[in-house]
Amino acid sequence: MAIVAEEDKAPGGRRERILRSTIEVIRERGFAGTRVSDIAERAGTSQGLVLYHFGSLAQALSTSLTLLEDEFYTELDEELGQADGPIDRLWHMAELASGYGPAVGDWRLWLELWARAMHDEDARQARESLDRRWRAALLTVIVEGVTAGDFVVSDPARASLRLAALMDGLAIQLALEDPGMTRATFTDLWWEAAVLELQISDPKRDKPPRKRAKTRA
Amino acid sequence: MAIVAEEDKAPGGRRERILRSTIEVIRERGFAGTRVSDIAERAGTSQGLVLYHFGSLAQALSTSLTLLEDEFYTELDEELGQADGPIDRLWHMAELASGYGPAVGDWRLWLELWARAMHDEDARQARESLDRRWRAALLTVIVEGVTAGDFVVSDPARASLRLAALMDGLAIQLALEDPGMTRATFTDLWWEAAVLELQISDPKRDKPPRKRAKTRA
DNA sequence: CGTCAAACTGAATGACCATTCAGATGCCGT
DNA sequence: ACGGCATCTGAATGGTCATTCAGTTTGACG
Repeated sequence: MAIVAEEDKAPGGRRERILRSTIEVIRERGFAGTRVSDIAERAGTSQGLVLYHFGSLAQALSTSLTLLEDEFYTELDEELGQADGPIDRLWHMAELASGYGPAVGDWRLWLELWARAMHDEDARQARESLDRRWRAALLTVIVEGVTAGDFVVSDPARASLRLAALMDGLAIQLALEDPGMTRATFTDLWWEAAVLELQISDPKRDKPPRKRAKTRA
Repeated sequence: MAIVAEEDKAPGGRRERILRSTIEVIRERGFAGTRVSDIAERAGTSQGLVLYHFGSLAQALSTSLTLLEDEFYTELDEELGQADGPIDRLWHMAELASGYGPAVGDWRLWLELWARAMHDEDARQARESLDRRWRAALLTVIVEGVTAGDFVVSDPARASLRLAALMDGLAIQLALEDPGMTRATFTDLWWEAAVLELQISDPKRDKPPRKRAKTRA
């Protein structure tokens, strides 16, 4: 049988493949609904192997969170590296959050993580670290903008906290497919708030054009 | 034995007592961690009775959501009835959301509900209905304020959507006990945003004094 | 080739839990 | 007091998993 060809697609060997599958299953079925057999099936291996590599389901889950963090950080750095100037960078963050890339705007996973963080220590740490990083990035952009004269804010820390929170709140609607909330509305509402909060004024750069929209599987 | 005295505390009979216990257990252990035995123990009954009344664990969980909705609505109506004038009412909503009453600001439960809403139809409906109601209340207050001349907004619907989302976002930090987020910071940050968004100006009523702070069990 | 360890498999094993059930117990109308 | 119904109990029952394990395959290296 030629089922083997399947795994060539993902580099990094079986172990990493299992972790990726784990994340996918969590995204679809939630932490609570994730079985060892789901992971194994998705990864095209046996249940035994999952346990062989990670010792327990709990370990597999929490190890997959680490991979998630890596991807998040990578995506964030890469994407922000491309944008130039605070306004453009800020806009880029809005796009990322709206689901542009595979990791940052993966809000269904985020909701799962928040809920799990209340009862699981590893999840708690993962989400706190992720969140801190994201807010730090936002704060950095804001401070840059203030320095460059693009933004006017009295308290950048408060502003970034609020803008980050607004994203999370809007994201809930996005993740839960609330009628009336789309990626477009998301960026739209958020950007308007950002303009207000940061007193962005330059009209021609007020709202950068949307880049190519790549949808995720 | 005089264990019976215990249940006099809660009116409404065993059935309702079980529902209340269910909510408590969900709040503490999450949907995923809630066992029939937990509910029975908490309610001071047998597992059999829980199933006798609700047929299945799933039914017990989703029936308890209905009770939750009732309490939410009641609390909302009662509290908003007390406040007079849009600004006061708005402030009252902030207080409610910060955890003032037992139901509305019960964010740990909210996080659970959001996560469950992605995989369970009853939860989906409950949270949508709850959310709609809350946002409608907010919109009403805003429109009242605009009419009364207390607020100035171009698009009340957008404003209420954004202010509601901001609450949710801030609430996540509150529920997850993020360092630096307290009830006080919550209301503070939110009110500042509201002032900005609604152009609240009357300085002497800019920020009503905090009412008695009642903590929940 | 042959050896050895790591990677891997699939069939037990056993724990945990929702659900079922056979039978108490209380209660209400008569 | 008594039949009958709703309420209630605690001990089975059975299904669904995570985990274990005895053994097979693979691949690196002599």
